[in-house]
Amino acid sequence: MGRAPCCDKANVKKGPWSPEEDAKLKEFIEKYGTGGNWIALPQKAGLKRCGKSCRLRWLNYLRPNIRHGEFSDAEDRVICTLYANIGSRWSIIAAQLPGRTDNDIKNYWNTKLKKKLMAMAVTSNQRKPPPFQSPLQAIPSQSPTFSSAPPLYREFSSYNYTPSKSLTGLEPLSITPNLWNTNNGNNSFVTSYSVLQSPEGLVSPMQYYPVKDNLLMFGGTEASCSSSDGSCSQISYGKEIKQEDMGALHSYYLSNGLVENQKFMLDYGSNNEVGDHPSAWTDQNPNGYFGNSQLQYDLEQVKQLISSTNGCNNSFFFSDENKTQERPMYYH
DNA sequence: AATACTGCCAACCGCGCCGTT
DNA sequence: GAACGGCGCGGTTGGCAGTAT
Repeated sequence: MGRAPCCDKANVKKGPWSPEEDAKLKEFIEKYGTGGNWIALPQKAGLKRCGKSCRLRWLNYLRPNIRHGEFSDAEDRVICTLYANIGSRWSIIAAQLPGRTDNDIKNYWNTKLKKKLMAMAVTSNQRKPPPFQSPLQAIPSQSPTFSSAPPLYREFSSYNYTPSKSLTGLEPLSITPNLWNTNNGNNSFVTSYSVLQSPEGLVSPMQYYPVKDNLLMFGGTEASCSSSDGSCSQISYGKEIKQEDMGALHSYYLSNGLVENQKFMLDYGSNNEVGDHPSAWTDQNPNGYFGNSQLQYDLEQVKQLISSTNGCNNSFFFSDENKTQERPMYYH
């Protein structure tokens, strides 16, 4: 049975909002609130709009303290950090940036930030990146030297990995620090890692950071998402990773100058308590272990991550002279 | 000056989740 | 437990504006 439409499509106005409609909606909500019912709101407010449209207009444009326009470098860092950890969970990312909407961040990422990072990845590949400056670390050229090689690394190493299907030149990273190290001001650095390859040796159909010509690529064509709601994270196929293995991995990255110190966090991506739905993952992963790890990502870690970016003194991001200026947008 | 191309972003759409009945 | 209704999310689209040819 199909879902009933949320409103009478024939009798609702679509398209850009006029200043008059904005005023009506704003006035009504400021006076009466939403009443917890967006569907009924437009009629009460005298608007020929779908409730969802009203909600969107309010949340993305009319509600107080909305900020449009230029994103600061700090905001860039937060967005990149979180994107690297949790993927395109724009609402969660937006929650960490007061005044920003998920839509704004999504647009900003898709149109500017992603390109900016890719350009920087190219730049950082041309000259050997000093530690703690680039969020996109190059694959270390030498083999890891674990005292006891972690099974995870052996099994998932991308160095000897041969994809079982064509990847159009894009190769997955198996394990990589997925964000630059951030200094939280207390001289403790936070680095997280992602496992980016399935236990079956298949490339994750989810988002991962492919490598092409030794460059980490953001948003490559292989970064398609097969989850039903499109919410991707780095890890589609999980594998249990023991604490001691993580320790070894951390030591490895430490010895290769890829992480600074003290805190090591493994990002299991999705399958967490912030709105994902494990059943969808399970369907896609009949063989692999998934979730239920004590190392699952949770919101507290994100918060910690965010706070750790404050006072970050790395100079990876530069000013973007093309940043957009705030401008009201009305149509008629 | 006209046209084509590109970037940008507000708005739409479909779907999953969740609370209620 | 099933059906329903509403909310929220993320992906996509449409169209304006700016730039290039």
